[in-house]
Amino acid sequence: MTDAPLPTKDRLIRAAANLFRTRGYHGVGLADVLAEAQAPKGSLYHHFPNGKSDLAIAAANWASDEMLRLVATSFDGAETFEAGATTLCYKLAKLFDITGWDTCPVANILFEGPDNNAFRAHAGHIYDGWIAEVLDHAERLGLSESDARARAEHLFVLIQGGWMLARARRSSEVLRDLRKML
Amino acid sequence: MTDAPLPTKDRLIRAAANLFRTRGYHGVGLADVLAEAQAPKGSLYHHFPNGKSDLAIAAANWASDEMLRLVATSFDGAETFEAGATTLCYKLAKLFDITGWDTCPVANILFEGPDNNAFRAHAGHIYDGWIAEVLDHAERLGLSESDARARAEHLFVLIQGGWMLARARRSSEVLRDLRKML
DNA sequence: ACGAGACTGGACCAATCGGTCTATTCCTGT
DNA sequence: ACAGGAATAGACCGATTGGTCCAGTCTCGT
Repeated sequence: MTDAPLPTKDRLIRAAANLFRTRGYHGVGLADVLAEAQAPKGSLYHHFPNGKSDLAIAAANWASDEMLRLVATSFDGAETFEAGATTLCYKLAKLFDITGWDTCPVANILFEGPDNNAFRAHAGHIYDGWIAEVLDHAERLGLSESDARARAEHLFVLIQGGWMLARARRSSEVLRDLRKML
Repeated sequence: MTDAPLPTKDRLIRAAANLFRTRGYHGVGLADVLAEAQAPKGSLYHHFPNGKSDLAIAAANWASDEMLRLVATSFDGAETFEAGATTLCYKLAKLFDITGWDTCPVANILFEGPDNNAFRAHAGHIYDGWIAEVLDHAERLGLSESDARARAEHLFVLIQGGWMLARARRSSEVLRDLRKML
């Protein structure tokens, strides 16, 4: 919230991530990003020579790191896979309420970018990173490798689909109920 | 495929639905739609006085009707809820392969529109329509009302999340494997 | 045969898009 | 003190955006 001390590059990334999340890649103009980040156009093209697409990748990566942190904190103190997954769902529900019914930023940024194939491949990378993180925790909690993978993918699918329904309904209830589907 | 005999309004709707699905609401210009539909701009604003947003709603509705038909044909001959759900997943996987890894059109159209609240509410309507359709079939196949609702929502969440992961991975495998998560 | 509304066709518009460019300021090592 | 790269600042550009407008054409009922 205290954006002032942040360096320009970080301000640009956060502003871009926030705007892309709510309005999508094409729905956000550079002018919007620059206004929110309080930065001039020259700075943007200094830090991101390829302009908007570079910025989008950076924003997606930043959002992905945030998500990875959320997964880690959810599973770190968990005794079982179910407990960790439930905590994660509740944390996401809270996040959903705070951010005002937005999307998974990665999806909104990377699924409609200019170079569709490269963007989509990157989205695949990021998602597999999330799944891998959950998978690690699942194995640590005693699940077999194949079982852990299945559970991790299952959780990912539930969260993505649940988030979408929650957004349409503008209510985080679905996310809290995801644990019943585990 | 044989667009020629279709009236202009329908050509516009289909072209819009196809383009929005792949590139999102803001990612598609009216020029693109008009070129694909082979219609002049005057016709668009005759049939859709409010322009792009009207067209988007119509395209989303059309896509929704197609989805409802797919659900109906999947469950019509099914003996059990699981059988119908599995058939639906397989049909969606095939559709996914045919259309080239696109999105749920409704999501891509309605989640980033100009008047965000109205668009989102409409998306909620459409999704609840899908769930209601599945719910009807579930009850017909002997499930209790509350059970049917839970199963229907569960299936919806799996499909939406699975579709997203399938898109990122550019493979319909996830969709075929959804039945294991039922 | 003719008049009216539905529909088509496309020229035209202001606004905005992403991106380029150069001038200037800031910061740091010496 | 000063050199020089990093970073900032914003004017400017051609292209494209969604939208307006009206002249022309087609298709009816009468």
